[in-house]
Amino acid sequence: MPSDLELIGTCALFRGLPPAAIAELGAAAAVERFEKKVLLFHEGEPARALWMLRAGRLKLTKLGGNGQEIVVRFLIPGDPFGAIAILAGARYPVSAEAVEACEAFSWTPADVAALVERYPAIGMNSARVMSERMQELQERYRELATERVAQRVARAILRLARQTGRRVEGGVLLDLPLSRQDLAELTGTTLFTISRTLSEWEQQGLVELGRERVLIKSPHGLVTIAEDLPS
Amino acid sequence: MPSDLELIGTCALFRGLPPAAIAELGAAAAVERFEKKVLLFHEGEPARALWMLRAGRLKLTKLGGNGQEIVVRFLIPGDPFGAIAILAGARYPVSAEAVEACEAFSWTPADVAALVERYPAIGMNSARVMSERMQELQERYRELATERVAQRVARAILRLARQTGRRVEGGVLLDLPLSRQDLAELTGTTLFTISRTLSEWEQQGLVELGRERVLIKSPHGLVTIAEDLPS
DNA sequence: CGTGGTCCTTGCGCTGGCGCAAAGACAGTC
DNA sequence: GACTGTCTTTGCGCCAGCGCAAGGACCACG
Repeated sequence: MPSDLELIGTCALFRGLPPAAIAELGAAAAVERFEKKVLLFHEGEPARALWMLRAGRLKLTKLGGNGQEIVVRFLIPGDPFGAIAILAGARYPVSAEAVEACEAFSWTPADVAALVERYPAIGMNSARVMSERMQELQERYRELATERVAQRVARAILRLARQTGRRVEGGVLLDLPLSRQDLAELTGTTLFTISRTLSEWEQQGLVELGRERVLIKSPHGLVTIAEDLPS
Repeated sequence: MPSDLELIGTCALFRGLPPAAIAELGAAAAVERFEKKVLLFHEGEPARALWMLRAGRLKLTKLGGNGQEIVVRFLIPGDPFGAIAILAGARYPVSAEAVEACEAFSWTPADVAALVERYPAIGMNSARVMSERMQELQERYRELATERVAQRVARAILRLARQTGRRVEGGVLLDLPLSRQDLAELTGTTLFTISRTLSEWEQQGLVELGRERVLIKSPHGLVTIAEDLPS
């Protein structure tokens, strides 16, 4: 369990800053706790803060006109969020919802502005973090446009494994409460199709399923599907 | 026709920098010319340069395993490109192709590093540009995941109108050579479906079509489709 | 002004995956 | 330990949009 200053000093957004900056960031940060299913903020709301996840898991979601929701991504401790609103718009372009009990740091826009002024390396760090997320989203956009559902689902699960996977006996467990609905909203399909796809994979011994739970028994098998290789 | 320094000094990436910085950027920039259909660089290639479009139109594309291509976005003069490769990876995540004769500035990674060092505001500008593009891509991702083809195509055309639209008698012309195939790759559908959809809209008098040419006669009609409103 | 290349249209058949309905499996609570 | 709400599974019917084939239109170039 890293200390708060350690987490702040090593996360992608604030890495490489002088100790004085880290200390200032720690001093300016507010810490809040959120229970499962609570919305930290929602899409369209004016940006109150720049956030960083301290503990737990949350998801960023986006709403469509018809009421359909999509999951933009899941976050793990150390991930910044709400940054786009602070940088580019005055409003959050996504909602943030705790998928389990969470704790998050927050900084007011004024504090952020002052810190960026004093430590301009934060600007470059932000650009780098954005670039990485952009690269991932471009890739997912391509997948959504050109690949079949099974392929996209396999990729999504492998990506989650890289992000939150935990080795346990029998395989790699996705270490977050992940409903079929969530997975559908992450991959641009429906609850039903996800259920059918996963059930089939369970038959074949690739995964083991539970309520809001996926354990990967054969990462290699999923790669085969993700890359559309002959089995 | 703005001068080179004017274009560099007012583009989103370098806006607000001191005149000395603009002058340095101008001095360090190489200018190259590319004919229609020429690739400036392609996906996966190590990043040779940070680019900015000086004149013409180009598109950023991404290739799928099966050979299918998608269009990430079209660029107009003043738009930076290749930035993600410089910031986050060593390689370009997309290809850049001239859709008509183009001219582009380029800066070597070493020059970019030196300039960022000297003028740290560039870092924040990059972050802001990234944020804006990220916001757009998140929105398009949601559309692709939740909306029907016609709706997405209408949105894409309206977005292009905002970006490159030129008032002419009879409506707003999309001022770039835009094939049905391009539009398909931009919206995640096929050439055929695009052709059918546009033909129908032409029947209804919403647009006027030509070879690689779309003229919007009724923006309002397209909005109705994009937002799925009752007509 | 004819020829070849590229881009566009339209008809037809097919299917992946959606949508709904109904029922089953858990987990937490009192 | 029964109850209640949430999450998941599975069967069935259907259709938006894909894939292909064939033909037409337009442009550039010799």
